[in-house]
Amino acid sequence: MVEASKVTSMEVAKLAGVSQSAVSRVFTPGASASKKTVVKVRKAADQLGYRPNVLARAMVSGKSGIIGLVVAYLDNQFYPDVLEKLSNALQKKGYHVLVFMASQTAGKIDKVVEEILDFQVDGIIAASVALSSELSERCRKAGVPMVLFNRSQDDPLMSAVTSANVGGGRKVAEFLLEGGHKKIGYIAGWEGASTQRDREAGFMQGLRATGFDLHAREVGNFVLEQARDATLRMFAQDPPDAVFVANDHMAMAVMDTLRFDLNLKVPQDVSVVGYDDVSTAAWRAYDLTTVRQPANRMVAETVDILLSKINDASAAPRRVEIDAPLIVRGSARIPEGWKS
Amino acid sequence: MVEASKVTSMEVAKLAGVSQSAVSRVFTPGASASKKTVVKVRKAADQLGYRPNVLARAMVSGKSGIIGLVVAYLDNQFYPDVLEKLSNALQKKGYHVLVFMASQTAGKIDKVVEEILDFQVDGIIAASVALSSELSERCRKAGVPMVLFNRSQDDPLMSAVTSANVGGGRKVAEFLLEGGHKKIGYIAGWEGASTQRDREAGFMQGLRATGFDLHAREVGNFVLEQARDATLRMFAQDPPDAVFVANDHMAMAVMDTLRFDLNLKVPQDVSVVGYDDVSTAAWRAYDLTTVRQPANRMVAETVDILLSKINDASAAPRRVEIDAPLIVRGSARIPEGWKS
DNA sequence: CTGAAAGCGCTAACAG
DNA sequence: CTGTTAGCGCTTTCAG
Repeated sequence: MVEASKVTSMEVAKLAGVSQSAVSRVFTPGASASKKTVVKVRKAADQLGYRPNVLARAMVSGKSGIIGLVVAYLDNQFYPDVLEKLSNALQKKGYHVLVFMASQTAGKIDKVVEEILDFQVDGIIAASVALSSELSERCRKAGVPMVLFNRSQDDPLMSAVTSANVGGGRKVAEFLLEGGHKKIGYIAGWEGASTQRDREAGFMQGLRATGFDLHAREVGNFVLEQARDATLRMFAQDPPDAVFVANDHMAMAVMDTLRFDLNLKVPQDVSVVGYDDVSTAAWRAYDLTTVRQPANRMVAETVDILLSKINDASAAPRRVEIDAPLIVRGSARIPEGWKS
Repeated sequence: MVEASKVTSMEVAKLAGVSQSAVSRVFTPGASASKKTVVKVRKAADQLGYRPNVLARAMVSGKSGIIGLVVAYLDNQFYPDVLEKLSNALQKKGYHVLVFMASQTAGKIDKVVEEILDFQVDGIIAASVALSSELSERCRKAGVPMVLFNRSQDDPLMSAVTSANVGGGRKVAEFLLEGGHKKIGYIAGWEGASTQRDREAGFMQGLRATGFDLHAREVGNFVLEQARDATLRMFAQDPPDAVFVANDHMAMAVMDTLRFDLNLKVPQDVSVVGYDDVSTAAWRAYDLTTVRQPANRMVAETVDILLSKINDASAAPRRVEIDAPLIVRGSARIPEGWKS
């Protein structure tokens, strides 16, 4: 195999004694070429180490095979996990992921999406970020489908995949109430996030359905240090006997604070419940009771929606909610006779 | 602003009453255009919502602005952290990261790199994977610079950035010996990884320098479950009084196993030391003594090497080792009068 | 400084 | 089935 830097289809054509378009056909999935040509071309291509230039193909075909992924932070284990699964699923379908880190700042995100569009991506996945309506309008105009991951927006034209956050929140309330807890606290995530709002809404519904109300509430913004401060504030006086934390990432910081700053035992003194079921939640140092966001199914749905929209621009937007089961572990008192 | 799907420079040119090349010049960094044209073009472009097509630019200029990143797994927190930092640093320089997940399987990685090359990337960063020498040769021929991240190879032509793994391993040995430990075990990572080999080599050097030898050795392959099994095997009889684990990811599983399966106290019964200093290592449930791989500096070096090679193909390959400090926390007995 | 013209490497009609 | 012919949208000589 004699390699050369950047071999073109033209060179392969010459060596194979065929036209350049014949070479193209051999390398284009749905094209027709006689067995003879295929053999000749393949041989010449191997000899020269030829591989089609994806960018050139993208120019003319209008399909780049690139999916833009906007993601805000990777410190919450849920996201790397999702990124890995997304990338694998997309790779399997012949797509690749171009990553764009975006700070939560609204303006920045719009800039980032513009940049993504510059790459003629075939689609966009926005994980854990919200977009301005002009922006989504712009994508629609540009003919680039987009789906929101783990975030939903009012815009009915925008596809979105989430877990059933409201239902999940409600389950936590029921579980805690059933466990006989009387003073229940909530540590909120960033209030701009739909996940935060929905989880809290469901939780409150569940509480109130039984005539209860929140004993205490603090905001942790999905940030570790802030979760710690929130916990300290919440337990400064009249401490709750249970805390629901808006996500696992914070919940683990809350547990550390409870145990090491406040010398409290979990779950004997306080029950703690999180949300996400990230891999670390199952680690025995935490053994966190939580609501599982089924990352596999969420990813599968996301990819499915995106690809159908790519393959058929007229496909209707879909908003999918994946059922989110409560995973009972040891960080919260388990109600007697709790249904498995 | 009247938007249309995919506005071309030609359309902007018409609206502005200039030639298409004039438009191109206005949007090309190092090009010359009179103030007048710039104003006219900018106005027309804004009006139409025009943005240059990065792919078309890439075709003719040969620079895609894309950096291919190969990464094997994202469950070890070290990598998401690095990915985020890399992406941010590169974004700041006008580049974007195209992610390729690769299984550790050697053959697969070669395939993946071929795919990357298809995108005419400006450079490749291979994190935590090893490449065949033909492959690196191929990249060189293709004129695509590559740098290895957190992995080194014998090939002197290959740039690589690592932490000082040998030195780090030695520090751990000295620390443990100084702490009076007599039976010291080692839980190895995947033996194909240079990090694993170097850390162990340094560790053994340190041990032997004081006339000691390993009390026990098991392999965890950087995998959680295997680390647990390794621990169980190691402690089945004649348990060590200290264990050095090849990375934090496994070390935390080891701690869980020690505490919850074997009912051992850390550090009273066993000292545990890890490597990486991932963010979770500082969580108080683990409070893991470890060797820090300074991700920031490693990323900065990686970007620096890659960009200089992109901007000057004749730049010599560089192999950088970042000093790796021991971070003393509570998971291992601290020697009396330990410096700092 | 500016427009015209020539491609970058490839796919997609179009005749044959 | 095959070669020829147009471009995809842009940058870059090259005259002027």
